[in-house]
Amino acid sequence: MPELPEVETVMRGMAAWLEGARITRITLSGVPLRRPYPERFAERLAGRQIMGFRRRGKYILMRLDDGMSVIWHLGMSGRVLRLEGDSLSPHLHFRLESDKGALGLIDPRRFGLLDLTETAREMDHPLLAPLGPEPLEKSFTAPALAGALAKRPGPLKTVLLDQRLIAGLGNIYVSESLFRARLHPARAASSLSPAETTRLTRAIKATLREAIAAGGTSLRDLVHTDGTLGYFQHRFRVYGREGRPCSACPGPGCCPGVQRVVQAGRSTFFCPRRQR
DNA sequence: ATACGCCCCTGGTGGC
DNA sequence: TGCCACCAGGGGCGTA
Repeated sequence: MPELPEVETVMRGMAAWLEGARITRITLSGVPLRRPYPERFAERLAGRQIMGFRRRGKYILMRLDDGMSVIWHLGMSGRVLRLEGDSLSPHLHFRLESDKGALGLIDPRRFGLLDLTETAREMDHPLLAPLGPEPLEKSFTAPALAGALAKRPGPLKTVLLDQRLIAGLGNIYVSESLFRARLHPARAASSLSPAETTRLTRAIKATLREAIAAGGTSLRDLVHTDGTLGYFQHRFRVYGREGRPCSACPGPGCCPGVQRVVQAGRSTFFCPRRQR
């Protein structure tokens, strides 16, 4: 599920619902996620009030009233859902009950994580400190991106997945952004002209904004805390569309269709005619 | 410092 | 129907 637009969507859903809520009880499944929970995690959260939410890259930060923040990462298959009654999923690993209702983290593959950190030093946390700029902030400009890409001889696709360069892009949105920027995924990141870097910067921002407006992407999973679906998957131009005509082509026979290649072990989708 | 393979884990899908 | 290989939106770690 979770690249930047999905995490943003989940975070907004949690914020609209749980800001100001008082945590009454925490229940853990006992099975660890990617890393063990912090010491006495459940006890430290019980009784706390939830003050606010923010997002950094693919992380959600939930600020509490005692100077601590809970760090959420959804991994590959993590979902955050409003729980009704005693709903038991075999993959419900974290259950938060509050005076505004109950919420659960469901994560079959357990690549997600939860951690606790001091709010004042959130950004110094070892998981957050290395993150690159937020692509939707004004400070994320073409010159800034050019500076980051200049040092990287690797292929664009792989380099853009590095969270230290830009925080929040994943496999879907890199393919979609490169299509939009008309850049070939195998191009050396350091080879872009200033005009191409400008195209790429705009493409990344536009792609992410559109996806957030669509409520993110729902492939196999629900995205929203209320159980509704994002619909950006219907707007994919290349992702998962191998062999189908490229959406920018005027008609049949214009291009050989969307191709799939594997880079650094992960699928990349692109149109070989449009992207150079 | 960087780049790559491998690992973590479960579930869905399609071929035989 | 069963079995199996392969694939999946994440990242970390060890090794060159």
